[in-house]
Amino acid sequence: MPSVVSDLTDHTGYWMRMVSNAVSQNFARKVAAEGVTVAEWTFMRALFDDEGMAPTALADRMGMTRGAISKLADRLAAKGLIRRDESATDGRGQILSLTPAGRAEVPILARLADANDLDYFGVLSGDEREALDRILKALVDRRGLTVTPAD
Amino acid sequence: MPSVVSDLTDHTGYWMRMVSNAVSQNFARKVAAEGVTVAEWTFMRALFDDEGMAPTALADRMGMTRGAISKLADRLAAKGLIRRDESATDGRGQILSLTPAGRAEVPILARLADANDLDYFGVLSGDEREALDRILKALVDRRGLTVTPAD
DNA sequence: TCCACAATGTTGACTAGGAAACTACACGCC
DNA sequence: GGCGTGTAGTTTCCTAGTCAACATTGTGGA
Repeated sequence: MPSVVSDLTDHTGYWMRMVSNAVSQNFARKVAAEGVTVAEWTFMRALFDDEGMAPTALADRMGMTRGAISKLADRLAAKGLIRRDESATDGRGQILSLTPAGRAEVPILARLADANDLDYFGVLSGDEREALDRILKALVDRRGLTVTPAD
Repeated sequence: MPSVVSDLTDHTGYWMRMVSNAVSQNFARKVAAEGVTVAEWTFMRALFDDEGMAPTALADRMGMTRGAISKLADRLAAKGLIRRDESATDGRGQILSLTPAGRAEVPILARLADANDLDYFGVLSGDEREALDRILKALVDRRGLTVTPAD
């Protein structure tokens, strides 16, 4: 009679988490050398494209609570990487934007992200890599995932 | 002139983290209904196969520090799910094992893990799923990854 | 034999994030 | 216009980790 408890390694999620954690930790180590966390990088990268974003919108995009974004913004502002301005149209709202220093940091971090991806997935053949991308995007699409991963 | 900053979505790691986080959060929600965290589940699952493991070995396998394992063991022992016995051969060492209650909980949680995997990856075709498994295992193999993901 | 060094598990200080209460402002509706 | 309800961001308390210092125990050479 077979065990009633399935083997962990039967699960796709097990292998995916193993790889994903390794990639993520590797990247965290790299950006830490620039004095930045992965969440901070994701925050800055979002502002790089969408200057003037509101904290709540960022919270939705990053899949974090508004409280977490509030504290993250504190840290980034303390480092001089972002600005928090009051909204001209809403007395409650804020306008988040990168400082020149913050904007200058983004390309540096982006290069680290490029290198990390190459580093990790470079052991795959072109075909394997294409198939992996295609399947992951299909999953995101079919499940309607939208949150930019921040860890 | 193109932007010097690559698009996040050019990275395989971006899509993988997005999917992996969604799977993991979904599972965390399910096991929370059983009053257990994912780290606790991973801990118990390891003991289910390797009764009598030492905390340091578990820390290595789960990719956590010994301090984290020490506290995790405190919580599991307080819930009556594991036992901590002194090693007979080493005055410093411990022998971790599941209590009957803990052992009984494992199959229940294993079924949740099965359901979660099916739930998430069920949107893929058989071919897609096979290809994904094959590529992830190739990555783990070629990169020599060994840590059982615990979050 | 004994002593320097390594390894075991624990602890305290710290960090990042979640949940929920809170303050301040906006807005629709009477 | 004023009030009830909703929304934006902040704050407090809590949880679960890391890191590094620590006490204790084991071990291999001189």
